[in-house]
Amino acid sequence: MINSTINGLRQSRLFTKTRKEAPTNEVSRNAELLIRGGFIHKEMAGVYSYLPLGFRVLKKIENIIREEMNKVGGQEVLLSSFQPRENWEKTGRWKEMDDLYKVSDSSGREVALGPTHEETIVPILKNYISSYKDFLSNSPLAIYQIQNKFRMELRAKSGILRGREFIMKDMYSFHASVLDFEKFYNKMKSVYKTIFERVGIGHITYLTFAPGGTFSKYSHEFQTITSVGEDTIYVDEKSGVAVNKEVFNDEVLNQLNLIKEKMVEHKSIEVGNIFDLKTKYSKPFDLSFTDEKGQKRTVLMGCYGIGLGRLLGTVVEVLSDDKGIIWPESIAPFAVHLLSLGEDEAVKKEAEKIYESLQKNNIEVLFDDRLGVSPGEKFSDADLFGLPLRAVVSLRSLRDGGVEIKKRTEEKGKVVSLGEFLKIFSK
RNA sequence: CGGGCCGUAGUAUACCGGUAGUACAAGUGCUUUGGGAGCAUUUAGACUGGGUUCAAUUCCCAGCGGCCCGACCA
Repeated sequence: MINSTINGLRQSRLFTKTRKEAPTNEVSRNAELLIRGGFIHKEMAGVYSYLPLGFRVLKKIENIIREEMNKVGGQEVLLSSFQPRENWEKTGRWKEMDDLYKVSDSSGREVALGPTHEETIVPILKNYISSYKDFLSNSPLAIYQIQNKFRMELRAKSGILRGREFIMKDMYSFHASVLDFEKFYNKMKSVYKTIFERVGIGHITYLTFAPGGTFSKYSHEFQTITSVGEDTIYVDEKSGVAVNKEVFNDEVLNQLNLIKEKMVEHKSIEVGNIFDLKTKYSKPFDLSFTDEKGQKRTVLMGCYGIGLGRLLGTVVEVLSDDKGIIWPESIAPFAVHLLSLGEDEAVKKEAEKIYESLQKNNIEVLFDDRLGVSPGEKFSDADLFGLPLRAVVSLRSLRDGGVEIKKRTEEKGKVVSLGEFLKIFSK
Protein backbone atom coordinates (compact mmCIF):
# COMPACT_ATOMS: atom_id res chain seq x y z
CA MET A 1 0.00 0.00 0.00
CA ILE A 2 2.71 2.43 0.89
CA ASN A 3 5.15 1.71 -1.85
CA SER A 4 4.31 0.88 -5.39
CA THR A 5 7.17 -0.68 -7.25
CA ILE A 6 7.43 -1.65 -10.86
CA ASN A 7 7.50 -5.36 -11.47
CA GLY A 8 9.66 -5.38 -14.55
CA LEU A 9 12.97 -3.77 -15.45
CA ARG A 10 15.15 -4.09 -18.50
CA GLN A 11 18.77 -4.51 -17.55
CA SER A 12 19.73 -2.33 -20.51
CA ARG A 13 17.99 0.47 -18.62
CA LEU A 14 19.47 -0.30 -15.23
CA PHE A 15 21.83 2.58 -14.64
CA THR A 16 24.21 0.59 -12.51
CA LYS A 17 26.76 -1.84 -13.86
CA THR A 18 28.38 -4.83 -12.30
CA ARG A 19 32.05 -4.98 -11.55
CA LYS A 20 34.24 -7.93 -12.12
CA GLU A 21 36.78 -6.98 -9.53
CA ALA A 22 36.21 -6.51 -5.87
CA PRO A 23 37.01 -3.10 -4.43
CA THR A 24 40.31 -3.44 -2.58
CA ASN A 25 39.38 -1.09 0.20
CA GLU A 26 36.41 -3.21 1.20
CA VAL A 27 37.21 -6.46 2.86
CA SER A 28 33.80 -7.40 4.14
CA ARG A 29 31.81 -9.80 2.04
CA ASN A 30 28.58 -7.83 2.20
CA ALA A 31 30.19 -4.65 0.93
CA GLU A 32 32.17 -6.46 -1.74
CA LEU A 33 29.17 -8.23 -3.24
CA LEU A 34 26.76 -5.33 -2.86
CA ILE A 35 29.19 -2.90 -4.46
CA ARG A 36 30.20 -5.27 -7.25
CA GLY A 37 26.54 -5.88 -8.02
CA GLY A 38 25.70 -2.18 -7.94
CA PHE A 39 23.26 -2.52 -5.04
CA ILE A 40 24.92 0.22 -3.04
CA HIS A 41 27.42 3.02 -3.45
CA LYS A 42 29.87 4.03 -0.82
CA GLU A 43 29.93 7.72 0.04
CA MET A 44 32.40 7.58 2.89
CA ALA A 45 33.33 5.22 5.67
CA GLY A 46 30.13 3.94 7.17
CA VAL A 47 27.90 5.85 4.78
CA TYR A 48 26.28 4.21 1.79
CA SER A 49 23.68 5.11 -0.79
CA TYR A 50 21.20 2.56 -2.03
CA LEU A 51 20.97 2.11 -5.79
CA PRO A 52 17.99 0.60 -7.64
CA LEU A 53 18.65 -3.05 -6.82
CA GLY A 54 19.68 -2.41 -3.24
CA PHE A 55 16.78 -0.04 -2.76
CA ARG A 56 14.32 -2.71 -3.85
CA VAL A 57 15.73 -5.15 -1.32
CA LEU A 58 15.62 -2.49 1.35
CA LYS A 59 11.98 -1.72 0.56
CA LYS A 60 11.06 -5.38 0.77
CA ILE A 61 12.68 -5.72 4.16
CA GLU A 62 10.98 -2.51 5.19
CA ASN A 63 7.60 -3.80 4.15
CA ILE A 64 8.01 -7.06 6.01
CA ILE A 65 8.89 -5.13 9.15
CA ARG A 66 6.04 -2.70 8.59
CA GLU A 67 3.53 -5.51 8.19
CA GLU A 68 4.66 -7.12 11.42
CA MET A 69 4.66 -3.85 13.33
CA ASN A 70 1.17 -3.10 12.14
CA LYS A 71 0.06 -6.57 13.20
CA VAL A 72 0.87 -5.82 16.83
CA GLY A 73 -0.97 -2.54 16.62
CA GLY A 74 1.95 -0.26 15.93
CA GLN A 75 1.19 3.15 14.45
CA GLU A 76 3.68 4.44 11.96
CA VAL A 77 5.05 7.96 12.13
CA LEU A 78 8.04 9.85 10.83
CA LEU A 79 9.90 11.81 13.46
CA SER A 80 12.33 14.60 12.73
CA SER A 81 16.05 13.99 12.43
CA PHE A 82 16.87 17.41 13.85
CA GLN A 83 16.26 17.37 17.57
CA PRO A 84 16.55 20.36 19.89
CA ARG A 85 19.45 20.34 22.29
CA GLU A 86 17.16 21.07 25.26
CA ASN A 87 15.52 17.67 25.00
CA TRP A 88 18.87 15.98 25.07
CA GLU A 89 19.95 18.06 28.04
CA LYS A 90 16.87 16.87 29.91
CA THR A 91 17.85 13.23 29.64
CA GLY A 92 21.52 14.02 30.18
CA ARG A 93 22.49 12.47 26.91
CA TRP A 94 23.75 15.68 25.28
CA LYS A 95 26.91 15.13 27.30
CA GLU A 96 26.74 11.41 27.96
CA MET A 97 26.35 10.12 24.44
CA ASP A 98 29.70 10.57 22.79
CA ASP A 99 28.59 9.37 19.36
CA LEU A 100 25.92 12.05 19.14
CA TYR A 101 26.18 14.28 16.06
CA LYS A 102 25.77 17.87 17.14
CA VAL A 103 25.20 20.49 14.49
CA SER A 104 24.60 24.16 14.73
CA ASP A 105 23.15 26.68 12.34
CA SER A 106 24.34 30.20 11.60
CA SER A 107 22.40 31.62 14.51
CA GLY A 108 24.32 29.36 16.82
CA ARG A 109 21.40 27.16 17.69
CA GLU A 110 22.52 23.63 18.42
CA VAL A 111 20.62 20.52 17.51
CA ALA A 112 21.27 16.81 17.59
CA LEU A 113 21.05 14.61 14.53
CA GLY A 114 18.86 11.83 15.79
CA PRO A 115 20.71 8.64 16.73
CA THR A 116 17.50 7.35 18.32
CA HIS A 117 14.20 9.03 19.14
CA GLU A 118 13.23 8.75 22.78
CA GLU A 119 13.97 12.46 23.16
CA THR A 120 11.52 13.22 20.36
CA ILE A 121 8.65 10.84 20.88
CA VAL A 122 8.29 11.33 24.63
CA PRO A 123 7.76 15.13 24.47
CA ILE A 124 5.26 14.57 21.66
CA LEU A 125 3.28 12.05 23.70
CA LYS A 126 3.20 14.46 26.61
CA ASN A 127 0.65 16.43 24.59
CA TYR A 128 -1.68 13.49 24.31
CA ILE A 129 -1.37 11.35 27.43
CA SER A 130 -2.86 12.46 30.70
CA SER A 131 -5.29 9.83 31.92
CA TYR A 132 -5.37 6.06 32.37
CA LYS A 133 -8.26 6.23 29.92
CA ASP A 134 -5.79 7.12 27.21
CA PHE A 135 -4.43 3.61 27.59
CA LEU A 136 -7.77 1.82 27.83
CA SER A 137 -9.00 2.61 24.37
CA ASN A 138 -5.56 2.64 22.84
CA SER A 139 -3.74 -0.46 23.91
CA PRO A 140 -1.07 -1.20 23.14
CA LEU A 141 0.17 2.29 22.52
CA ALA A 142 3.10 1.59 20.27
CA ILE A 143 4.59 4.04 17.83
CA TYR A 144 7.20 3.25 15.27
CA GLN A 145 9.08 4.69 12.37
CA ILE A 146 11.56 3.60 9.73
CA GLN A 147 14.15 6.28 9.29
CA ASN A 148 17.80 7.24 9.00
CA LYS A 149 19.79 7.46 12.17
CA PHE A 150 23.10 9.17 12.75
CA ARG A 151 25.81 8.00 15.07
CA MET A 152 29.36 9.21 15.09
CA GLU A 153 30.93 5.80 15.01
CA LEU A 154 34.56 6.06 15.89
CA ARG A 155 35.16 3.11 13.73
CA ALA A 156 32.66 2.32 11.01
CA LYS A 157 33.33 -1.16 9.78
CA SER A 158 32.22 -4.29 7.99
CA GLY A 159 30.51 -2.58 5.07
CA ILE A 160 26.91 -1.77 5.87
CA LEU A 161 26.98 -3.70 9.12
CA ARG A 162 28.19 -0.74 11.17
CA GLY A 163 27.64 2.67 9.69
CA ARG A 164 27.47 6.29 10.73
CA GLU A 165 24.21 6.83 8.93
CA PHE A 166 21.91 3.87 8.90
CA ILE A 167 18.26 3.04 8.52
CA MET A 168 16.48 1.79 11.55
CA LYS A 169 13.03 0.76 12.55
CA ASP A 170 12.48 2.01 16.05
CA MET A 171 9.33 1.40 18.00
CA TYR A 172 8.42 2.84 21.38
CA SER A 173 5.67 1.43 23.53
CA PHE A 174 3.91 3.16 26.41
CA HIS A 175 2.19 1.44 29.30
CA ALA A 176 0.21 2.19 32.40
CA SER A 177 1.17 -1.02 34.15
CA VAL A 178 4.02 -3.48 34.33
CA LEU A 179 1.64 -6.22 33.34
CA ASP A 180 0.63 -4.36 30.19
CA PHE A 181 4.26 -3.74 29.35
CA GLU A 182 5.25 -7.36 29.83
CA LYS A 183 2.42 -8.59 27.71
CA PHE A 184 3.52 -6.39 24.87
CA TYR A 185 7.21 -7.06 25.34
CA ASN A 186 6.63 -10.78 25.03
CA LYS A 187 4.55 -10.25 21.94
CA MET A 188 7.44 -8.33 20.42
CA LYS A 189 9.76 -11.24 21.06
CA SER A 190 7.70 -13.47 18.85
CA VAL A 191 7.10 -10.77 16.24
CA TYR A 192 10.82 -10.21 15.91
CA LYS A 193 11.32 -13.91 15.46
CA THR A 194 8.77 -13.84 12.65
CA ILE A 195 10.54 -10.95 10.96
CA PHE A 196 13.89 -12.69 10.90
CA GLU A 197 12.25 -15.85 9.64
CA ARG A 198 10.56 -13.92 6.86
CA VAL A 199 13.78 -12.31 5.66
CA GLY A 200 15.41 -15.73 5.50
CA ILE A 201 17.74 -15.88 8.48
CA GLY A 202 15.38 -17.31 11.08
CA HIS A 203 17.28 -20.59 11.27
CA ILE A 204 20.45 -18.89 12.50
CA THR A 205 18.97 -16.04 14.52
CA TYR A 206 18.51 -16.44 18.25
CA LEU A 207 16.67 -14.62 20.96
CA THR A 208 19.58 -13.67 23.15
CA PHE A 209 19.68 -12.71 26.78
CA ALA A 210 21.80 -9.59 26.98
CA PRO A 211 22.89 -6.77 29.25
CA GLY A 212 20.36 -4.03 29.82
CA GLY A 213 20.82 -0.31 29.85
CA THR A 214 21.18 1.79 32.95
CA PHE A 215 17.69 1.14 34.22
CA SER A 216 17.09 -2.50 33.39
CA LYS A 217 19.44 -5.23 34.31
CA TYR A 218 18.85 -7.19 31.15
CA SER A 219 17.51 -6.82 27.63
CA HIS A 220 16.95 -9.12 24.69
CA GLU A 221 18.88 -9.11 21.49
CA PHE A 222 18.35 -11.00 18.30
CA GLN A 223 21.66 -12.39 17.22
CA THR A 224 22.43 -13.97 13.86
CA ILE A 225 25.30 -16.40 13.72
CA THR A 226 28.07 -15.27 11.39
CA SER A 227 31.83 -15.24 11.63
CA VAL A 228 31.93 -11.50 10.92
CA GLY A 229 29.81 -10.83 13.97
CA GLU A 230 31.11 -8.55 16.68
CA ASP A 231 29.42 -10.39 19.49
CA THR A 232 29.91 -13.75 21.09
CA ILE A 233 26.89 -15.71 22.18
CA TYR A 234 26.25 -19.09 23.76
CA VAL A 235 23.44 -21.01 22.12
CA ASP A 236 21.26 -23.69 23.57
CA GLU A 237 20.10 -25.46 20.42
CA LYS A 238 17.35 -27.35 22.16
CA SER A 239 15.46 -24.33 23.42
CA GLY A 240 16.66 -22.01 20.68
CA VAL A 241 17.75 -19.51 23.30
CA ALA A 242 21.13 -17.82 23.52
CA VAL A 243 23.04 -15.83 26.10
CA ASN A 244 25.38 -12.97 25.29
CA LYS A 245 28.93 -13.51 26.52
CA GLU A 246 28.65 -10.30 28.54
CA VAL A 247 26.06 -11.83 30.84
CA PHE A 248 27.05 -15.47 30.54
CA ASN A 249 27.16 -16.27 34.25
CA ASP A 250 25.61 -18.65 36.73
CA GLU A 251 22.96 -16.21 37.85
CA VAL A 252 21.64 -15.80 34.34
CA LEU A 253 21.92 -19.47 33.46
CA ASN A 254 19.97 -20.46 36.56
CA GLN A 255 17.33 -17.90 35.85
CA LEU A 256 16.90 -19.21 32.31
CA ASN A 257 17.20 -22.84 33.32
CA LEU A 258 20.13 -23.43 31.02
CA ILE A 259 23.05 -25.78 31.46
CA LYS A 260 26.42 -24.23 30.84
CA GLU A 261 27.96 -27.35 29.32
CA LYS A 262 25.28 -27.62 26.67
CA MET A 263 25.74 -24.09 25.38
CA VAL A 264 27.73 -23.67 22.16
CA GLU A 265 29.82 -20.59 21.51
CA HIS A 266 29.29 -18.64 18.27
CA LYS A 267 30.26 -15.31 16.78
CA SER A 268 27.16 -13.37 15.93
CA ILE A 269 25.77 -10.03 14.90
CA GLU A 270 22.98 -8.19 16.62
CA VAL A 271 20.19 -7.66 14.09
CA GLY A 272 17.59 -6.42 16.55
CA ASN A 273 17.01 -5.67 20.17
CA ILE A 274 14.21 -4.98 22.58
CA PHE A 275 14.52 -3.00 25.77
CA ASP A 276 12.57 -2.45 28.93
CA LEU A 277 13.03 1.29 29.43
CA LYS A 278 10.87 1.52 32.52
CA THR A 279 10.70 5.27 33.27
CA LYS A 280 14.14 6.18 32.05
CA TYR A 281 12.84 8.60 29.42
CA SER A 282 9.33 9.25 30.63
CA LYS A 283 10.57 10.61 33.93
CA PRO A 284 12.85 13.39 32.69
CA PHE A 285 10.00 14.71 30.56
CA ASP A 286 7.40 13.95 33.20
CA LEU A 287 5.33 11.83 30.88
CA SER A 288 2.68 10.75 33.34
CA PHE A 289 -1.01 10.04 33.73
CA THR A 290 -3.65 10.05 36.43
CA ASP A 291 -4.84 6.60 37.38
CA GLU A 292 -8.30 5.40 38.46
CA LYS A 293 -7.61 6.52 42.00
CA GLY A 294 -6.54 9.97 41.03
CA GLN A 295 -2.88 9.16 41.59
CA LYS A 296 -0.28 10.57 39.25
CA ARG A 297 1.94 7.88 37.76
CA THR A 298 4.85 7.86 35.37
CA VAL A 299 4.36 6.08 32.06
CA LEU A 300 6.36 2.88 31.49
CA MET A 301 8.15 2.43 28.19
CA GLY A 302 9.75 -0.17 26.00
CA CYS A 303 11.77 0.28 22.84
CA TYR A 304 12.37 -2.07 19.96
CA GLY A 305 14.94 -1.61 17.22
CA ILE A 306 15.97 -3.27 13.99
CA GLY A 307 18.73 -1.95 11.75
CA LEU A 308 17.52 -2.45 8.20
CA GLY A 309 20.82 -1.93 6.45
CA ARG A 310 22.53 -4.19 8.90
CA LEU A 311 19.85 -6.79 8.35
CA LEU A 312 20.32 -6.54 4.59
CA GLY A 313 24.07 -6.82 4.97
CA THR A 314 23.72 -9.76 7.30
CA VAL A 315 21.61 -11.63 4.77
CA VAL A 316 24.32 -11.10 2.14
CA GLU A 317 27.00 -12.08 4.57
CA VAL A 318 25.22 -15.29 5.42
CA LEU A 319 23.58 -16.20 2.12
CA SER A 320 26.12 -16.12 -0.67
CA ASP A 321 28.59 -18.32 -2.46
CA ASP A 322 31.80 -17.67 -4.37
CA LYS A 323 29.83 -16.36 -7.34
CA GLY A 324 27.56 -13.91 -5.63
CA ILE A 325 24.53 -13.29 -3.50
CA ILE A 326 21.73 -15.79 -2.93
CA TRP A 327 18.66 -13.75 -2.04
CA PRO A 328 15.77 -15.35 -0.21
CA GLU A 329 12.61 -15.05 -2.31
CA SER A 330 11.00 -12.76 0.24
CA ILE A 331 13.49 -9.93 -0.21
CA ALA A 332 15.06 -10.53 -3.62
CA PRO A 333 14.96 -7.39 -5.74
CA PHE A 334 13.19 -9.40 -8.44
CA ALA A 335 11.84 -12.93 -8.48
CA VAL A 336 13.18 -13.82 -11.91
CA HIS A 337 16.28 -12.92 -13.88
CA LEU A 338 15.35 -13.42 -17.50
CA LEU A 339 18.32 -13.65 -19.86
CA SER A 340 18.11 -13.36 -23.61
CA LEU A 341 21.18 -14.91 -25.24
CA GLY A 342 22.34 -14.06 -28.72
CA GLU A 343 20.70 -11.81 -31.22
CA ASP A 344 18.60 -14.24 -33.15
CA GLU A 345 15.22 -12.69 -33.96
CA ALA A 346 13.26 -15.71 -32.75
CA VAL A 347 15.09 -15.61 -29.42
CA LYS A 348 14.53 -11.88 -28.97
CA LYS A 349 10.86 -12.23 -29.81
CA GLU A 350 10.34 -15.10 -27.39
CA ALA A 351 12.22 -13.35 -24.61
CA GLU A 352 10.10 -10.23 -25.05
CA LYS A 353 7.00 -12.37 -24.93
CA ILE A 354 8.07 -14.02 -21.69
CA TYR A 355 9.02 -10.65 -20.21
CA GLU A 356 5.53 -9.35 -20.96
CA SER A 357 3.85 -12.48 -19.61
CA LEU A 358 5.73 -12.39 -16.34
CA GLN A 359 4.85 -8.77 -15.75
CA LYS A 360 1.21 -9.37 -16.62
CA ASN A 361 1.18 -12.16 -14.07
CA ASN A 362 2.66 -9.85 -11.46
CA ILE A 363 5.94 -11.69 -11.33
CA GLU A 364 8.82 -9.36 -10.70
CA VAL A 365 11.38 -9.75 -13.43
CA LEU A 366 14.73 -8.28 -14.31
CA PHE A 367 15.17 -8.75 -18.06
CA ASP A 368 18.72 -8.92 -19.35
CA ASP A 369 17.92 -7.73 -22.85
CA ARG A 370 21.35 -6.26 -23.47
CA LEU A 371 22.75 -6.68 -26.94
CA GLY A 372 26.40 -7.37 -27.60
CA VAL A 373 26.96 -8.81 -24.17
CA SER A 374 28.41 -12.30 -24.09
CA PRO A 375 26.48 -15.17 -22.50
CA GLY A 376 29.25 -15.64 -19.98
CA GLU A 377 28.92 -12.09 -18.78
CA LYS A 378 25.15 -12.42 -18.43
CA PHE A 379 25.51 -15.62 -16.44
CA SER A 380 28.07 -14.03 -14.17
CA ASP A 381 25.83 -11.05 -13.55
CA ALA A 382 22.95 -13.38 -12.79
CA ASP A 383 25.03 -15.25 -10.23
CA LEU A 384 26.22 -12.01 -8.68
CA PHE A 385 22.74 -10.45 -8.49
CA GLY A 386 21.49 -13.66 -6.95
CA LEU A 387 17.83 -13.56 -7.97
CA PRO A 388 16.10 -16.78 -6.89
CA LEU A 389 15.27 -17.99 -10.39
CA ARG A 390 17.17 -17.60 -13.65
CA ALA A 391 15.35 -18.05 -16.94
CA VAL A 392 17.35 -18.30 -20.15
CA VAL A 393 15.99 -17.89 -23.64
CA SER A 394 18.41 -18.87 -26.40
CA LEU A 395 18.52 -20.81 -29.66
CA ARG A 396 19.33 -23.84 -27.58
CA SER A 397 16.45 -23.40 -25.17
CA LEU A 398 14.05 -22.82 -28.07
CA ARG A 399 15.31 -25.94 -29.76
CA ASP A 400 14.65 -27.84 -26.55
CA GLY A 401 11.15 -26.51 -26.29
CA GLY A 402 11.10 -23.27 -24.37
CA VAL A 403 12.96 -21.54 -21.61
CA GLU A 404 15.65 -22.93 -19.37
CA ILE A 405 15.01 -22.25 -15.73
CA LYS A 406 17.46 -22.71 -12.89
CA LYS A 407 17.27 -21.82 -9.25
CA ARG A 408 20.17 -19.78 -7.94
CA THR A 409 20.86 -22.57 -5.50
CA GLU A 410 20.93 -25.27 -8.18
CA GLU A 411 23.74 -26.28 -10.48
CA LYS A 412 21.70 -27.41 -13.44
CA GLY A 413 18.54 -26.05 -14.95
CA LYS A 414 15.75 -27.59 -16.96
CA VAL A 415 13.87 -26.51 -20.04
CA VAL A 416 10.17 -25.87 -19.70
CA SER A 417 7.44 -24.29 -21.80
CA LEU A 418 6.24 -20.79 -21.01
CA GLY A 419 3.02 -22.25 -19.62
CA GLU A 420 4.88 -24.52 -17.23
CA PHE A 421 7.13 -21.63 -16.28
CA LEU A 422 4.23 -19.43 -15.26
CA LYS A 423 2.67 -22.28 -13.32
CA ILE A 424 5.59 -22.23 -10.88
CA PHE A 425 4.34 -18.92 -9.57
CA SER A 426 0.63 -19.67 -9.52
CA LYS A 427 0.83 -21.55 -6.25
C1' C B 1 40.00 7.21 20.69
C1' G B 2 44.93 4.04 20.80
C1' G B 3 47.79 0.80 17.30
C1' G B 4 48.99 -1.13 12.26
C1' C B 5 48.82 -0.99 6.91
C1' C B 6 47.67 1.98 2.70
C1' G B 7 46.48 6.36 -0.96
C1' U B 8 48.94 6.05 -9.03
C1' A B 9 43.21 6.50 -15.03
C1' G B 10 36.24 4.65 -13.75
C1' U B 11 38.27 -0.30 -11.50
C1' A B 12 42.56 -3.37 -10.37
C1' U B 13 47.67 -2.88 -10.46
C1' A B 14 53.37 -1.89 -12.15
C1' C B 15 57.89 0.83 -12.33
C1' C B 16 60.76 5.01 -11.16
C1' G B 17 64.81 11.08 -7.88
C1' G B 18 64.72 13.02 -14.63
C1' U B 19 56.36 13.49 -15.59
C1' A B 20 54.15 6.90 -15.70
C1' G B 21 53.41 0.99 -18.09
C1' U B 22 49.72 -3.07 -18.13
C1' A B 23 44.71 -5.38 -17.69
C1' C B 24 39.55 -4.61 -17.38
C1' A B 25 35.93 -0.74 -18.18
C1' A B 26 34.64 3.37 -21.74
C1' G B 27 34.57 5.36 -27.35
C1' U B 28 35.02 3.89 -32.75
C1' G B 29 35.23 -0.07 -36.65
C1' C B 30 34.90 -5.19 -38.05
C1' U B 31 34.25 -10.10 -36.39
C1' U B 32 32.06 -13.05 -32.25
C1' U B 33 27.49 -15.14 -28.94
C1' G B 34 25.82 -21.10 -23.49
C1' G B 35 30.18 -19.18 -18.42
C1' G B 36 33.07 -12.26 -17.81
C1' A B 37 35.15 -12.99 -26.55
C1' G B 38 39.02 -11.34 -30.70
C1' C B 39 41.74 -7.77 -33.70
C1' A B 40 42.73 -2.64 -34.72
C1' U B 41 42.34 2.17 -32.80
C1' U B 42 41.15 6.23 -29.26
C1' U B 43 40.27 8.48 -24.43
C1' A B 44 41.82 8.64 -19.41
C1' G B 45 45.90 8.76 -13.92
C1' A B 46 50.19 10.26 -9.09
C1' C B 47 44.83 12.79 -2.38
C1' U B 48 46.20 17.94 -0.43
C1' G B 49 49.82 21.24 1.62
C1' G B 50 54.75 22.07 3.04
C1' G B 51 60.05 20.56 3.09
C1' U B 52 64.75 18.45 0.81
C1' U B 53 66.68 18.73 -4.36
C1' C B 54 68.95 21.51 -10.39
C1' A B 55 64.65 18.19 -10.64
C1' A B 56 59.59 14.89 -6.28
C1' U B 57 54.56 10.76 -8.44
C1' U B 58 59.05 8.68 -6.03
C1' C B 59 62.50 10.84 -0.12
C1' C B 60 60.85 13.58 4.66
C1' C B 61 56.85 16.11 7.60
C1' A B 62 51.80 17.44 8.31
C1' G B 63 46.82 17.23 6.99
C1' C B 64 42.82 14.66 4.72
C1' G B 65 40.89 9.97 3.26
C1' G B 66 40.42 4.41 3.32
C1' C B 67 40.87 -0.55 5.42
C1' C B 68 42.24 -3.78 9.49
C1' C B 69 43.13 -4.87 15.05
C1' G B 70 41.63 -3.05 19.93
C1' A B 71 38.17 -0.09 23.18
C1' C B 72 32.84 1.58 22.55
C1' C B 73 27.92 1.07 20.43
C1' A B 74 22.05 -0.91 16.49
